[in-house]
Amino acid sequence: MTSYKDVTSYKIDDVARETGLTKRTIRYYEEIGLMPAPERSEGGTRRYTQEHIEHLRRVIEARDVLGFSLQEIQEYIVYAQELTGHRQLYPQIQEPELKLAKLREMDGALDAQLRALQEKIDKILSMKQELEQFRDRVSAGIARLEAEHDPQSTKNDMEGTRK
Amino acid sequence: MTSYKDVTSYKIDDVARETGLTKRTIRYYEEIGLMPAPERSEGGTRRYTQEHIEHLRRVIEARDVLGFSLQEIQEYIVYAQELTGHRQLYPQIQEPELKLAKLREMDGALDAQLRALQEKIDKILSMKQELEQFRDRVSAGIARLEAEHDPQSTKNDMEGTRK
DNA sequence: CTACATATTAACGTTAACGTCAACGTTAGA
DNA sequence: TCTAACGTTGACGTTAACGTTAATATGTAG
Repeated sequence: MTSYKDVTSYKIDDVARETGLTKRTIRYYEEIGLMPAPERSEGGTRRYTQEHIEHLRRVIEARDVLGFSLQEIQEYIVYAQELTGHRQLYPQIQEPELKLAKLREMDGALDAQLRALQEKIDKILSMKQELEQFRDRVSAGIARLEAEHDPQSTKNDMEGTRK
Repeated sequence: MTSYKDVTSYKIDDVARETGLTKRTIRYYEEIGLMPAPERSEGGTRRYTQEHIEHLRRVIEARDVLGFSLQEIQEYIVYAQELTGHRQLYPQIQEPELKLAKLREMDGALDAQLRALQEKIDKILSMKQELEQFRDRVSAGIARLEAEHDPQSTKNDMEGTRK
């Protein structure tokens, strides 16, 4: 399909700039298995690909947006690797039986993850509604104070309060 | 024992059971100002109210669902206290000018919080959609393998999966 | 080839968010 | 009143998630 392998490689400083992570953090994420280890140059310098960057972006999102611990992301990492292209949908499993079992396992795990995500969304929505109601009360308080203090200046839809 | 007043109080162990936090964590949250300090008995034992429990529940939600650090929750805590009833909407400020300024400040902060929440919701939704697409690919793989392995199965929803 | 910026590993340091233990005081039921 | 269960305050321990420093090797502009 693609004519040749994508040769564009990034040094760790480039990846740091692209992702906003520090070099230390990038190496750390590799160390604990949060990212596939990149190829090395002859001398041992890490050579990252675009896929590594995309992968890291997913990890960062899971960390920041979902608030997952790095341990929790480990369980999610399989899908992140699939999504980024670091793994094949079909691993090197030859027996269809095993392949099928593996896929079913993934399917179940994905369903669980999706339900958890939906639950999270629902909770955030309810928190948001609470905050909105509170903001409305604050707004009402502002409006009342404004009317009290400066009765004639506002675009009038307020009936005159006493005194 | 039972007083005529409806002022039910909880010991720290009760609060721990109600919230799922440990006693250590409850004291710690009070220590760093994440929760209003409760009244004490003559001997010094903490006496919590229902409001403390509700307050803690909000803190837990912010911690778990939003993934906030306890420091970040500190900034959100003002609203949590309002919502739980630990504070008055109008503090003891007498000057209407100051009161108004304070309310406007809260209004602005609330708007910012709400926008941040919406942004978070959007990001989670997009992550969810990605995962859903991936799950669909896995499901398709399962269906194909099942058909290969079990060709006479009565399931027939094979549409144009093949191109 | 030289110089110098950047890379590597190894090791120890740091902060948040609690856990755990000790020594001691309080509460409540028999 | 006694006592076992529960509470209190230090104070030190622990783990995750990196930061920092040092000693050394590698990459590259001139």
